Amino acid sequence: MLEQLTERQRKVYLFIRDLIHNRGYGPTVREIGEEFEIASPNGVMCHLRALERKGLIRRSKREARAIELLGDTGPESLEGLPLAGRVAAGVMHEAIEQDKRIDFTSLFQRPGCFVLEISGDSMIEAQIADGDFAVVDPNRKAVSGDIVVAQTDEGNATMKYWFPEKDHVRLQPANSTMEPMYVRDVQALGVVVGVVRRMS
Amino acid sequence: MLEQLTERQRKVYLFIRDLIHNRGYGPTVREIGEEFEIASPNGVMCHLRALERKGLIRRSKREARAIELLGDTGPESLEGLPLAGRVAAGVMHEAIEQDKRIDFTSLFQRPGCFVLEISGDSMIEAQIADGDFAVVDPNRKAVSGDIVVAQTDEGNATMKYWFPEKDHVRLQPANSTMEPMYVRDVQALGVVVGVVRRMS
DNA sequence: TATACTTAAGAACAGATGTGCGTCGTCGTG
DNA sequence: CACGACGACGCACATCTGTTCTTAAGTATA
Repeated sequence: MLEQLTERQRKVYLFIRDLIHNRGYGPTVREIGEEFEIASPNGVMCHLRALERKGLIRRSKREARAIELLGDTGPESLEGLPLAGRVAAGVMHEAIEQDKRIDFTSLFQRPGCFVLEISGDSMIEAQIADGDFAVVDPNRKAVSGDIVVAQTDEGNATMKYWFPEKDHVRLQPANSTMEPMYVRDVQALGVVVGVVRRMS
Repeated sequence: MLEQLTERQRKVYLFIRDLIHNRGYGPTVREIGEEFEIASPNGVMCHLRALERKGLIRRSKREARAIELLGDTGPESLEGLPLAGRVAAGVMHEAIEQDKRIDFTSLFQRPGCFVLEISGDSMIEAQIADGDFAVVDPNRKAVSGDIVVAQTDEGNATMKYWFPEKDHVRLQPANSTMEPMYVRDVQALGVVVGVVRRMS
């Protein structure tokens, strides 16, 4: 991504990036000029425009230090947990391979996602138990068979299987002792994309 | 560290923190005022002074958005997903409270922990399904009833309930169609402390 | 009850800041 | 040579922004 930049633009970008990471907030136009001995603010503007045009940064108009880094996953750190392998079928690896890692947070970190704590056993047969945390993606259209968080017009929210039928929606619990709900005015607040359980 | 803050100060701090981490740059004094409906910039200054005095932030004088977060170990600590509330029992909160967050990675980040991918349905009645990820803590002594990853002397690893009995251990699957194993030479590689499932 | 702290309004000001206009020089390309 | 890019200067302007001062209500503390 940085290849299409000129050398000067690259250095400016790296300067901004380092400042944001190390100092916590970005530079002003004139601060950049000071660093690179560019006397005119407009000289810097030229670079910022180029960086924005090439998709490396985003800026808010007329706002101080409002430089947002795009496509920047932050300082590389070994986050997550080591992924050891598969169990119950094969042989354990003697040593845990440290190079394969899994980061649960980034696994679910999509814009808008949020977490709900599950209450009750209505989804028990879908392996979602009381006390589990469900990751919900509100930016996703529910399709038939999805597990969704649905909200009826009374304001009650509930987690069920989502089955649109004719002029209503069947909200089916994953619990054979419970009956499905048939509702007309209902919306899916989001689709359940993950489940996290903490034991101990 | 946040205990010595008033409720108002805490919320202001969290607002700043979230903005820096999600948007990439911090707010101006008046932006904070807008968020909390504080009409006067000085009302906000008051909070910023308090936060600086209590050591949560550092500011550069007379510089826009020059708020530096202190005692913040970087993006990893502020990652996580907003925790919205409980579902299936009550009413959804209209707005998701941004200040309550849950970070799955740090939730399980204990020294030595590792992750295994589950294969098979032997623990299905414990709501652990094929393809799930199990977080295993090897530094924890298994007690009767724990779900453990057990390794027999042949080198096979398997996930089962752990029931020590007399001169052997009963390894009980959570699947009524399967039979328990009775083994003598077995050790628990670790106790399952978490389960993570990714759907979609 | 008196004191201190927190929270906030309103007004005013100096300086910081982003932005636009015009101009200029250099370099590589056709 | 002309042309377009990149890089930069200088200037000017409108806001944005931090800051300070004064006042004041509410709350907790001693």
